[in-house]
Amino acid sequence: MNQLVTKRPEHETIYLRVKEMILFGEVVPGQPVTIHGLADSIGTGVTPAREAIRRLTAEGALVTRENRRIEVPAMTAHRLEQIELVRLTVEPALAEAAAEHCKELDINTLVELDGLVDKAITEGDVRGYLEANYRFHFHLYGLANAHILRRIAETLWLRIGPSLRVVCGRYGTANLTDHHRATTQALQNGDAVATREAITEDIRQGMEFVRPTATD
Amino acid sequence: MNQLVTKRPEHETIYLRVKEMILFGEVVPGQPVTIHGLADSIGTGVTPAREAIRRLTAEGALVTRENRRIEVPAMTAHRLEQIELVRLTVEPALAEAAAEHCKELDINTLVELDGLVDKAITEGDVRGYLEANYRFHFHLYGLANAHILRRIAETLWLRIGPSLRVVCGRYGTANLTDHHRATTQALQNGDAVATREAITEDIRQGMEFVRPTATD
DNA sequence: ACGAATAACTTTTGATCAAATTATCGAAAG
DNA sequence: CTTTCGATAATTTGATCAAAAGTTATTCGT
Repeated sequence: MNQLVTKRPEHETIYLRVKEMILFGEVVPGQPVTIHGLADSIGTGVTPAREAIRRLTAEGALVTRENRRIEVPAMTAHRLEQIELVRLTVEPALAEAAAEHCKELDINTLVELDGLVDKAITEGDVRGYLEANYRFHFHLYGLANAHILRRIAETLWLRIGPSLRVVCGRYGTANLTDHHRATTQALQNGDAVATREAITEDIRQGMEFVRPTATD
Repeated sequence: MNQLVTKRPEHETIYLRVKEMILFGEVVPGQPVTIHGLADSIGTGVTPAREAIRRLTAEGALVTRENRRIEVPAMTAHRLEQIELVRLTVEPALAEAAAEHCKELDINTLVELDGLVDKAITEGDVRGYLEANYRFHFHLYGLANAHILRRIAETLWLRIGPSLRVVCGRYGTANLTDHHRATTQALQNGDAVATREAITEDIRQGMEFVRPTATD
């Protein structure tokens, strides 16, 4: 009767929900995450909540302290440096591969998503900005048909999500800029190398933006 | 009474055990992994087994098919290409950073581990080779003090572990070569760049060795 | 007032069970 | 001989509970 309601298992639903919370700024670095708290807030048992948490810790989105307590990790300059190194390898490669398979329809979608990004920026809508920005990048990366690289990129985004939230809250969305226009323009021209370079610059700028939140 | 036996939770023990099985060639690509089978073979309940499996799937060491069945993923040329790209970014960086912090004692340990590698090769001991080779690399990487890069490198090794086993079984250990001597030599000289290059060549050669197992 | 010891509370952990989902096997029909 | 259908078996999934581990508050003696 209710096939429409739950097609995926509960632990996957919880995983996706927490992933959104982390990516879109609903959690803050250092925030504790309890198994019961999660289960209660979603209204489910603790078993699927535990599975979701294990997945997220394996991805580096959460960390377990030596007390077995789980929390959202804080950002440090050292961690940021490592993340930037891998992002600058993985995401430009994804962008370049995406350009090879990019269809007219995809470009339209990306332009539309970029519009949502700009709209959120002018409206000062932090959550809207984070979500639209994520969707822009990962719609592009999805075109690359490179599952492993995409997965790695996602774990890196999960690591910087909470910090992005902090910096947006601190300085607002007004100072946010990106290279999305250059990206879609390059795609339109069928220029894979230019696409790669636009994304490279976008990452550089984004990481620079996050840097002030790094402690240490 | 038995505080010495179990200091870590059961699900972590299972995770480490399966990780070893994957890294050291006790499983084969395409092999199914059941929750009950794991729990029974370790002699524990299914709950911690599930948590361990979720962690490993999150790391890409296992995959869940659409049937919810879990298995060891097979290697393809396309996957190998992605893995090589990231390995060539992450592991040389780890090696270079490691060289900066490397002490005399560490070099001795690495030379010793390299001896185990050579011994396993001459004896045709596949399992011994895989373990010693892993320990050589990750003792080096551990010196880098770059937790995120190390974690990423581990997930990549988990992805190629089963294929390495296949290729070793197919061609034996006789054709195995490495650049460990060049690595320890560079460390002895305090030459970080040479260390990076030695590891880079080691990775290149290793990936070339695995290539024949890729399907597609 | 201060610090250690105890108690009360919270959280994690692992086992177990019932329900749901999926695979497997054999028989019957074409 | 192949396909389809149905029953049986195997597996995953989610809830629940008791025990272990950890945290916080309180008591007690000095």
